[in-house]
Amino acid sequence: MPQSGSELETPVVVRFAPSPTGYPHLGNIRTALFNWLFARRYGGKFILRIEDTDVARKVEGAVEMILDSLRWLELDWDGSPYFQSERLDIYRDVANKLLTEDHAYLCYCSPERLEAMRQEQIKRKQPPKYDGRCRNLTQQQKDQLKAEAITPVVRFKTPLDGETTFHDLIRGRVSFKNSTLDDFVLLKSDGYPTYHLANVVDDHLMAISHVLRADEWLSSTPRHTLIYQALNWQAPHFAHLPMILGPDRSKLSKRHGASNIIEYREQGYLPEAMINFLALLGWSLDDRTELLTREELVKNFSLERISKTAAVFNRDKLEWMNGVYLRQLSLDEFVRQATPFLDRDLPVSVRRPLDSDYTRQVMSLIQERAKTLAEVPRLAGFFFLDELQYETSLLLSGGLSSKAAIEAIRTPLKRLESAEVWDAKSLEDVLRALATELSLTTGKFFGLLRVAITGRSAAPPLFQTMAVLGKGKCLERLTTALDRLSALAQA
RNA sequence: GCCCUCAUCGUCUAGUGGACCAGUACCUCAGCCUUUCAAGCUGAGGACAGGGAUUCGACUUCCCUUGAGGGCACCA
Repeated sequence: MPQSGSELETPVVVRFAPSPTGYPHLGNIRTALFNWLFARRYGGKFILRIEDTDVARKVEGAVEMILDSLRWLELDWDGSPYFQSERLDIYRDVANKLLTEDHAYLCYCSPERLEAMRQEQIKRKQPPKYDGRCRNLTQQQKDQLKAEAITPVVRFKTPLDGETTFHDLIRGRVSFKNSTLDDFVLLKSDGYPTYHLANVVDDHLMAISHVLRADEWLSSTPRHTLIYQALNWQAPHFAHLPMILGPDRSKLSKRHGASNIIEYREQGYLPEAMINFLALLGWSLDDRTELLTREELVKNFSLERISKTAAVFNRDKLEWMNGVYLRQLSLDEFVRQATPFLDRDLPVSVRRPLDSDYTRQVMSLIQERAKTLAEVPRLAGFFFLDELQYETSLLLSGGLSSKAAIEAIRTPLKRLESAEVWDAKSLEDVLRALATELSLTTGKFFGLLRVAITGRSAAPPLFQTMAVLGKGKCLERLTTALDRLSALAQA
């Protein structure tokens, strides 16, 4: 079996085949990514195919959501997307061919009967499968049912015995006893094909060379293999990717917080970080490389290094990685990326548009401290607000008495009022000297000033912060702090 | 219930019979740096699910048990 690139005997053609039921989740996208990487690695094609054969579950706008997600991550597809709903005739023809060649039959069983049968089987602790009632109908019975005008479905005539074996590029040889399979539906009564039929037909017609899909499809692969065999078609190579599990080790779903990929964009994750992180869920380059660019990924991706074990999604690591990518950005790029988040999340009282020069200075202090873009407004808020919200007691958290604290603010306030230069260096000179003068440790003194200036005890470096904030605002905030302390002392 | 798959630190993983008393990253903790935070640096903690078999030698091969995940629709 060809597993590695250069000596592949057929051109690589892979596809991402989502069904339009909403935004793709992390697992879908990981599948898309691996397909994309594989195609790009071997100079093949990456086809996008929308599997919209379930009319009932179809979600309005979902196709656009899928395209939106792929575009965000720059997983570009080749050609225009296919829509299975536009190819109904093709599937019908194939179903008819199978019917004619006795690989399939018409089934008139009602959904109610099937459901009742299933319940009964489950109750009797038997595996639920179609009992094959319509498989051996006499011509007379067929005619009669036909006369009743019931629209039948087309079922595949699964061999009663023997086994179906296929080779999986990741798992190796996988085998199923045919007796554990049932006569599954190929064509539904609404004329739409089921996944099994449409998938096989399209993979064949589109000359898909490798099917890279999630592990949850492994058990439907024997059905697909059987269809290929019945049609006398060469099946593509299969590679079933390990699942991505939620922290509770179950299949990823809405329950696990953000599952829609686009929510990650809204939470301020960078596409390159997502790509890097997702690539490492089930694949690795070696025993130590964590950070890889898209290009490095393309250059090194291979099926051999895909693991067999399901991976638990680890948000902490994603955050860490996003922080790394955020810090790698040039300041201008960081500002460009962060601005929409500031616009979105800064309090409405903050005047828009933001001053770009000021924002840039602020961002230079924030960039290193943000793990996601969405937390930038929270980290930088005090730079933009007119009035700080904080508990006055926070000023005393360093252990100073209110009297001492008042003194420790009044003195620098006076000293700073006459300051002519207002940059980090001069501020540091002045304030350090003052700490000595007041015989306060720098920790206590600067800590107090930090709260007065920023309203919080953890913030970017004090002098730089003050320099960016500007003299007017700093003096104003020191004055406010003084007032608060005085009020507290009197109370 | 039946079928399939998987099984290394809490998590992502490296490891394809000896170079592994098991390496990396996230996480946690400690220290350094330091005006706080962050970043950075140093260090620590922490795993081969269990039992058989094969072998001079098993994380690595085979079997069983256990555990986990997935599937068993006129959904994909």
